[in-house]
Amino acid sequence: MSNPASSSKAERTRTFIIEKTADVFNKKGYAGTSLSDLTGVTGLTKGSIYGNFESKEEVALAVFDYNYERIVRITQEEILKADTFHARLMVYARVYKNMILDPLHPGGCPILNTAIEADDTNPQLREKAAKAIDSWQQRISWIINDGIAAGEFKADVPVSRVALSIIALIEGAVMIAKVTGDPARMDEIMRTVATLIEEMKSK
Amino acid sequence: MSNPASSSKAERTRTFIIEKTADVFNKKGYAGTSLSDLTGVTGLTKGSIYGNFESKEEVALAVFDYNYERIVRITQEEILKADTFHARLMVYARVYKNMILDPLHPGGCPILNTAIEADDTNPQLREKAAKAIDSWQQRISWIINDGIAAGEFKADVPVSRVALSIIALIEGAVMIAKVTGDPARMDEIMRTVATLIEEMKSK
DNA sequence: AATTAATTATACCAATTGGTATAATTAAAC
DNA sequence: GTTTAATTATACCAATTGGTATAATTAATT
Repeated sequence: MSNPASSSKAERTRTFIIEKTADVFNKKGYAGTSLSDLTGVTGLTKGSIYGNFESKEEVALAVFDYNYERIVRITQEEILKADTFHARLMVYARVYKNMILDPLHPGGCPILNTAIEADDTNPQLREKAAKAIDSWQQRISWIINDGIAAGEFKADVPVSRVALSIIALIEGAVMIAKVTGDPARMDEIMRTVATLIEEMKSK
Repeated sequence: MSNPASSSKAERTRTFIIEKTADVFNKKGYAGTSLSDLTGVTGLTKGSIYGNFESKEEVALAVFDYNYERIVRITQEEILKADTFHARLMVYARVYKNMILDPLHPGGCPILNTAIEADDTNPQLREKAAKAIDSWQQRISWIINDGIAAGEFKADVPVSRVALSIIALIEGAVMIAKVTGDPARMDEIMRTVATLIEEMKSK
């Protein structure tokens, strides 16, 4: 995060716009978010927004990066506190569960929202979401492989399958919990995540 | 399906509009689909569309029903052909995998698309998607319970958890496969579905 | 404090949006 | 085939859309 004292006014405004519009883009999606929405939540005018971004799409791309980096930061902080590889994997379950409960950051998972909206309609956003999935899969695989190397998990674990399944379970759970308004269903599905992890253990 | 010979012209046009617009709504979502899109894919004018539907929203609601009923019909047909409860559950994996590969019906899973878009923005569409999830969970639970009653599955299976986890895995897999453009990842995750089912068996 | 540069606001643009009223065409009834 | 009813097309509407050019204001430099 740049030091406010060393950044130009435009940089500060650009960051302000990204932070202020993050929630509305996450709730309404790209197509459903208008320039009026952006001017509304920032209190700035269109001239100011276009002085900092070339297009609405450029705002959305920057907002995706911001939302995604927020998730990565939180999960990394929690992972550093975990003392077993099992606990590290369960960080994802916890972080995503908290995400759907957090009134300060509404709209659910930005990766999921972006993937679903952009896969058929916006190549640049889709690319960002796909990279986020790839990166997530990679991070989970590393944790599992480190757990194998440390003897916590068995050597014959199908690493990619487990990593992908954890992501699918989490994102699927987010979708179900949000649309039904029933967070307990996410808890139930996270028990399956815990079971998947438990079954990797070498004991 | 009504007999064409017995339906009014308006009924036939209404059905025509629903069928012709199903794909564009599924790809672009509600907010991203305009009346111009609807007139474009039907070849009809706005006057004709508004003669059959009160609003764009009413078209979208009818289209959701149509897309959803299509999925239900296909899965029910396949389930009737299956000879074990295991095979019945794997029908869902197969039907959804085929859905993302089918060039004739693009855009992915309508339940997932609708759930993600509508959960924060459109209460009526959200309600339909939530009911579809509830219904799907119910159907899977019935299959599992019938499998328990028939002795194929163990009696202590956590039915709701398995049902929810299968749905989450499938929808998560659809999302991942579509955004990354890599259907093989869905195959990988469906192996976890198969394992979940295998682990229920009483042997 | 004065000057210059940067940034934001305002007014404007063409196009599109979802929707409506009426005209034109087609379907249905006789 | 004629008449009536139903359906679809056309022209229109106010509002909004994403974006641009210029004016006004603020920030940065001297």
